Amino acid sequence: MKALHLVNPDVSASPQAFIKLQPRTLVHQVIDALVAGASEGLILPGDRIIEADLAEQLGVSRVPVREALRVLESQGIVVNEPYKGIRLTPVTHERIDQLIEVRVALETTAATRAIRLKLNDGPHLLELEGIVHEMEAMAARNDVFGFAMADTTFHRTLCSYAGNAVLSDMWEMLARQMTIIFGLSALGKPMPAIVEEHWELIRVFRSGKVADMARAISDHIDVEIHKVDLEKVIAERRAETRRHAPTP
Amino acid sequence: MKALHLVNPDVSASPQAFIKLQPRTLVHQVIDALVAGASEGLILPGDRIIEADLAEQLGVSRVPVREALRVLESQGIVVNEPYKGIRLTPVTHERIDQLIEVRVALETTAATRAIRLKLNDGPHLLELEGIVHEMEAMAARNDVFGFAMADTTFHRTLCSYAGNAVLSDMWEMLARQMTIIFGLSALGKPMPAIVEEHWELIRVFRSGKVADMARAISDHIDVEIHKVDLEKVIAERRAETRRHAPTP
DNA sequence: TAATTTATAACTGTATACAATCAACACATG
DNA sequence: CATGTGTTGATTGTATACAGTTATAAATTA
Repeated sequence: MKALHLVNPDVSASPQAFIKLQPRTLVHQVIDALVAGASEGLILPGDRIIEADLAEQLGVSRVPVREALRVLESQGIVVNEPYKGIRLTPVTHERIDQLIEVRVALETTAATRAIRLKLNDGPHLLELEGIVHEMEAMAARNDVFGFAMADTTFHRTLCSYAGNAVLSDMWEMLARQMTIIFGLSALGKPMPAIVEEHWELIRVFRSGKVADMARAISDHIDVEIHKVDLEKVIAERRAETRRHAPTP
Repeated sequence: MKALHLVNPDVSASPQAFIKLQPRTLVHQVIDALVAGASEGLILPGDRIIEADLAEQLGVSRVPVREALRVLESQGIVVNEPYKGIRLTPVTHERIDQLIEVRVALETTAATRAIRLKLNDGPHLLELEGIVHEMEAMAARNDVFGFAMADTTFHRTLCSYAGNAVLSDMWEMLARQMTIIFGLSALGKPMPAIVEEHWELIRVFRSGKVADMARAISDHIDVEIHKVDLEKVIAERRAETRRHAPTP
């Protein structure tokens, strides 16, 4: 059975690693481990997270764990009641709607900015198309995990064209939360349809019509996620990995 | 000379305080103290923040200080290089532009949602008008601090009408950063002009024309802040309170 | 049995102590 | 004089220990 674990960046992998990968502290590793674990369904929304247990599982002391949890709290990934405990933020339809609304706003802003910067040109379109091809490949081999990853990459890439670090950071926050909620697999739509929507996004992006772009993004994200039955998804994922105490 | 300090909520103030104000942990108090200190110019962008010193100033141990700094780091308020130190995020014109772009996007989204929810009606307009009257009162007595506070309240209130907690949280993050950058005083425009722009915002909001709203907000925030000379502002504020070591 | 009290365990919040890393300076060396 | 090198001090990262709070459950009483 898989379990939470740290992932130290394997420096030896690149023998001449002059790339100065910033020394990641334990805190960041804990954050990644938690997000990864949540994405895999090892922890589910509403589940309690106990500092000491987590620290032991990861083989670190409570201090970096606490700091990681504080960061995640400030990002809305976990909720904390003093002296009562920390748990993965419970999911409601209301919250999902809110996440989507903000995410659409950010992506629309990013795309609009990119168009204004004339970045809807050859190289960038090529990059986006490459990602969609990746999605198609994943769909062909029925790799839902890889498919979801590529999907996320597409939107992240589009956002990056705005060249706005603040926007990208916030987008990451939202994307993480949605990843945790839906895992990296369960989407409410067949993969071919999602692929087609991305081709449509690229077409609109190339056309440079800002208004159309706004609507296309909104439709896409809404449709992609909106019709999922929350309780069912979570129940299923809990069934898959019944290892954590249910919410009281 | 003023200095950083914690602000324990004065419970005795309301004799029958049944309002169960959540027990704020030291971490949150430290966060508030830091943001407040930065707003007052006690700490300026680029200044180094030393955990131990801060802990001593506030009379707490390093642990809550560290957790507070981690949270602020994840929000972009401070930057951290492992083993090298933490400093208040240095300000660049680029970053300010980015903050503004996202803030405009969020406020526009909020206003649009509010209009869709038919919340541009009597009671809400009255509330907004009340805030602008507050701004006028502050302008009359030349209270720049109070004026800036009321200004912030206006925009926060407008955002709250969307009923989107995710959006509001993110807006707070941005607002805090801008507050820290500009302090609670220095704006690049005379107060009467700012007041007038808010009346205009209310008029457009009442009209319910979404497209106009987007442009009005964009113009307003841009104009309000864009023409400030950054280096000058910071230099002035540093001169006022020359107590912290300059950036190396 | 139901309700209430009390004790106990589990967990979080905070403080202190130690280890790891970096920056700056003195000093030697060519 | 410039440059490299060890040494020291300061500061951050991590671990351990203790204090405070809450919840669970046993025990007592009606």
